[in-house]
Amino acid sequence: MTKNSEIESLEIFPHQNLSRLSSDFYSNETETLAKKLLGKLIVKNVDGQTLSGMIVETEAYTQDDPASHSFKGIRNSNSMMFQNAGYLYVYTIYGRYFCGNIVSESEGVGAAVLIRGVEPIQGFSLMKENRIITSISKQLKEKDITNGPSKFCAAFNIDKSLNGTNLIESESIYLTQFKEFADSEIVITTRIGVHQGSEKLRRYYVRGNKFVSKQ
DNA sequence: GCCAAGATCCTCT
DNA sequence: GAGGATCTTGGCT
Repeated sequence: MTKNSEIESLEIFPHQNLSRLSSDFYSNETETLAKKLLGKLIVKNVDGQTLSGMIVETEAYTQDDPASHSFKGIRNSNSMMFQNAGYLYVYTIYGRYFCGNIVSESEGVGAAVLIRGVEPIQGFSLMKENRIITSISKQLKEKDITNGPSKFCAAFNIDKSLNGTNLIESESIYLTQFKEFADSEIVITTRIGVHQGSEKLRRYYVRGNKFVSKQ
């Protein structure tokens, strides 16, 4: 069995039986939430098809952090970060890509967790199709489908129209329990692509997982 | 209205 | 591993 067919065989994964994450889970302190999100399943229903993937890489952004969009206060573009925990915050980066975040903390506090890497579980072919449509490159390796924040958004067809989606109530996109990782399986390190606050250890990823953007 | 920066991705070497 | 592409957004005048 090839690696590709292993992934295709997961297309029938019964995600419906997994318990959905509640507001209690999202109201964890931001860095704790970033760590706890590893191993959770993100599910997206689109046109009768289901996409799902296990979160394997995250970064925490809080209001006291100069690298965070919320550092300079509330703006039109970042207002979603100041919502209650459990909302989806989507923003445009470098004019052409999107990044998806899960809002944390209470209303009025600008904090969120960026999803940087996801391991495809269900709907791999559709993810690949979505990536090819939005990418310049037409030859993508398996790991290149979701091993980066904007790659994940493209694969799951997440754009700014989903900014402000309530992940606790929405039927089209939500998170469920899936897998637990021991502390020894989780790597905590510095974030990628940030300049101010770059020394902070606020990036979390699953050791050895190939869908992590940078080991 | 203009300008510079940016939580990225992709190609080339 | 390094550098270019590309365009939205916010800050400033």
